[in-house]
Amino acid sequence: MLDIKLIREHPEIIKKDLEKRCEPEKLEMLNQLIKIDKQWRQNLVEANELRHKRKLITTEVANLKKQGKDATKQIEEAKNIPQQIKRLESEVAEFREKADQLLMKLPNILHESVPFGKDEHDNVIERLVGKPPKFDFTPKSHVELASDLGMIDFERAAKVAGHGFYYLKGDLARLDYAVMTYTIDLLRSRGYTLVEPPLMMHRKPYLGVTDLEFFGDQLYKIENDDLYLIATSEHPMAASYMDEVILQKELPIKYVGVSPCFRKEVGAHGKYTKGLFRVHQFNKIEQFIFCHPDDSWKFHEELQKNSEDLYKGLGLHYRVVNVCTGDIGIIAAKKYDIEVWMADGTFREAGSNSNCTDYQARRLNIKYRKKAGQSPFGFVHTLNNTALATSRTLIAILEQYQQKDGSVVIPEVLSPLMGNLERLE
RNA sequence: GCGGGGUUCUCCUAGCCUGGUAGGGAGCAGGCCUGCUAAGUCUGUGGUCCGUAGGGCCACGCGGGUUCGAAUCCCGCACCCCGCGCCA
Repeated sequence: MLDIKLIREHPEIIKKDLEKRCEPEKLEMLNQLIKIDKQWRQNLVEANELRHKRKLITTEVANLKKQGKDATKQIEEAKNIPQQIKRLESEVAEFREKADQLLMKLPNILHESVPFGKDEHDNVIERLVGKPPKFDFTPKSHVELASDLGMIDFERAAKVAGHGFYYLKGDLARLDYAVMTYTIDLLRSRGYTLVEPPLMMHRKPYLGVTDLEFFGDQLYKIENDDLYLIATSEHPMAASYMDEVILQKELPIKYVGVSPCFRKEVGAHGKYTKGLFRVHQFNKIEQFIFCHPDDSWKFHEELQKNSEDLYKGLGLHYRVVNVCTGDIGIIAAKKYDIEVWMADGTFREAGSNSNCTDYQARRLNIKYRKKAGQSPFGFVHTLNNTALATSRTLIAILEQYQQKDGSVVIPEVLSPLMGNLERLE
């Protein structure tokens, strides 16, 4: 959420930023918001004047009664005020609701280093790390490899839960755990606290962490309860400090969250949906930081380094892209994606590193104070970065480490975590 | 799931039965005092709106209702504690 005061006082800053996003309807929303906000304030002043009037009369009534005098005249006079207030208040609430809706849809202000572009084709490649493996045979996809090894079963999962689910079996399931352990160990050694969060959340905190589009397209709702299955552990971690004021000396708070993630993936038609790439449920290790506003750009690079060190440790070929203005979404001020190389020669997204600056914190109302006992000083900054999404990492491992005979070599760093197993075969 | 208790401003707490300006303490910030520190003392402390000064409104878990007036009475919901039940 943007600072409404900034919008009032310097709408030109927001306008200039919105123009970069290639979404003219957002500019229209801004203009509408400015108009509605003004109406809201006018109505609010009127409503407050009425409430003030009521207060004066009721105080008079109270005083008269205290003195044992008759207050019938004053009570009669006050009798028609409540309905006037009610009418005005409902107007105020209406304007406020409309303004909030628009405010929640307006995106974060972009960092200057975000490249201009229309969609994901305009993302800028920052660097390419490692080399693609050389095969003297026709490489298989991870679906073929894992199916042939008897370690994955999409058919039975479809029977039981529908498309987009899978059974991981045997050593491939062990590999999933090894990837998680490897990731958690590395991040713990760098000062991140391991968190197992709730896997369901109420609607209100959910609206704070992400944008409304998520509700239709991604989130599973629990019937008859105000609960949604989480799409990533970022969400419960971010929401954990909702409506709180954090003491500055406790910052930064660094978490490594581990959880299954649930996504409906509505509207994924035409996207790459093969095998494990786009599924309704997968395990993911997520990095999350609450920090002082001055430190977020430093930590954005730290998070990036952590992720890249993880991929380098696994010996995987990947590239980093700086996500462009048209593809970045509304929450982040800047975003790096890591894309891993797959056996069909394509790089596909495996993780995403966002500095949300104060945008998410403002939505969630997470502030900090300089010293105990002092008033809140400002909003914290939040950052989140995939450490490793196991399903997509498994794809990369299977496809990049495959052998001519259909077996798969286990990356050196994972082998000790699987009883020194060297191959899936 | 059932029954009881609870949620008050940054923190702790009074007020609720019996409706009438939300009181006290701590912390923090500032002023006074002081050679300095401490003590003492005074003022301030959240959100929001109008604005030059200054003032208004809101905030007692959340949302409704009753009333001239609600922290207080009524209804619904969330969360916490205690007990009972069910359960891996």
